[in-house]
Amino acid sequence: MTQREALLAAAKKCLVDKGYGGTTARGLAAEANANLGSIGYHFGSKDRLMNLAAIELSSEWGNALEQAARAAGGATRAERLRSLMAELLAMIPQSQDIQSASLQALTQSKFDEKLRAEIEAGHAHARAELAAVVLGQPPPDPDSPTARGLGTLLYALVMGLVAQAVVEPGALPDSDLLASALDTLMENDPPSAQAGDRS
Amino acid sequence: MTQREALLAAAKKCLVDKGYGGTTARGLAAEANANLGSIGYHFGSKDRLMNLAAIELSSEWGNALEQAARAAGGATRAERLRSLMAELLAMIPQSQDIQSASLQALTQSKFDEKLRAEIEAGHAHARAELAAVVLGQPPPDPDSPTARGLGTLLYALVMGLVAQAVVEPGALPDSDLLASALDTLMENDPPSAQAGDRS
DNA sequence: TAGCGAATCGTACGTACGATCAACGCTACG
DNA sequence: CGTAGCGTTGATCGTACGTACGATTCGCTA
Repeated sequence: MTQREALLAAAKKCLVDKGYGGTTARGLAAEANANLGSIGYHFGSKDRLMNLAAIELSSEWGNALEQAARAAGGATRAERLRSLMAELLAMIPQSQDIQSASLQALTQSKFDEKLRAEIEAGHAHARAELAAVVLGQPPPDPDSPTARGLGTLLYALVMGLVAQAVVEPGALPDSDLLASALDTLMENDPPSAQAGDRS
Repeated sequence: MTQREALLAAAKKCLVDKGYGGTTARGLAAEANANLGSIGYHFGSKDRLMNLAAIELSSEWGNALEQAARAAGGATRAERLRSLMAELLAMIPQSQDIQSASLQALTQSKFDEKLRAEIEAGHAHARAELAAVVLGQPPPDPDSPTARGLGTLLYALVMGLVAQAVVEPGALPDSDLLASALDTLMENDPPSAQAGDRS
């Protein structure tokens, strides 16, 4: 492995283990068994290396999400939505590291335009993909009302579940409970009492 | 204003403007017109000050969310859900600062247990409140299936919309578009084509 | 008004940081 | 065999950091 690769891998590991602020150039070099000066040679600066690592981790998270989304299926929209949620709930606990790193990237994007642009592109892609899965159609244009409405709604669900899972990894509901909550939202109007209560 | 108050206010401002990592003890003292040594005297350390500021900003965001949620109303669940979404979409652009700060707090919570516990408590409260609003009932126990199912679902929606708004402040759909997306999800089964398309 | 504790102040210390640079292999190619 | 170029090395630069400390001032009480 070249020092460049090792440094990038170390940056990803440190981003997960120590966070953006807790990572130092010397810590990266040590983790990568690389020379301190190599950071400047290969990446220009420590910040640029960290931002690149954040972008790549966000991209990995996007791929994991896309894979989960494409595994979902069903004959009706409601079934596909439920299947999507089940796939998500199965996937989220397995990729907590890249999720927390992606959230760090999201917050850092406020202070780095390149990072922001990359993440924005990833979001747009995710919105279109998620809308496509639920509608059972090919992905719409990212600027279409479908992507901006339904896509934003679905992606909000995904990111919101991830955000809660990062704080409380064990607190996500199981697939059945989430499905019954979806039913509760979709049912018409029983003026009180929730449908999905169990045990 | 005492130096303690000034420092805490400065920490909130710096958290928003420069981020967790970009804030220095000297920058805080300068922003607060306070003495550098006062940080240690009043808060123990710069990190403890920053964590306290993050907790308070998260709490402010929780209050803003609660206020918006309680402003929602309607005769049926579907109406209350739609009203809630409309209130959220109106509130989100007005409190972007505390939202981005809260997201920073969320990511930092992985590295500070006290911060994590505070945020977890805030999430639990929000889940119960949101479920209560949509069901038109008093808030359920935070551990109830209602809060863990419907509450998690609704809070995921909220956090997901916020996450997208932080990256692209102008990209949130308007209330009508989001409502039609909700309709799309709730309708039964037209095997293709989306209901809510417009212009 | 003397005394006391809390708050504020200025400063200095030691450390760790990110960046830089000349020197040095190593490899590939002429 | 030479040499040109890329990657690597270790050392060093200047700086900015967070914290600690003693001196000083403020506000209150007796």
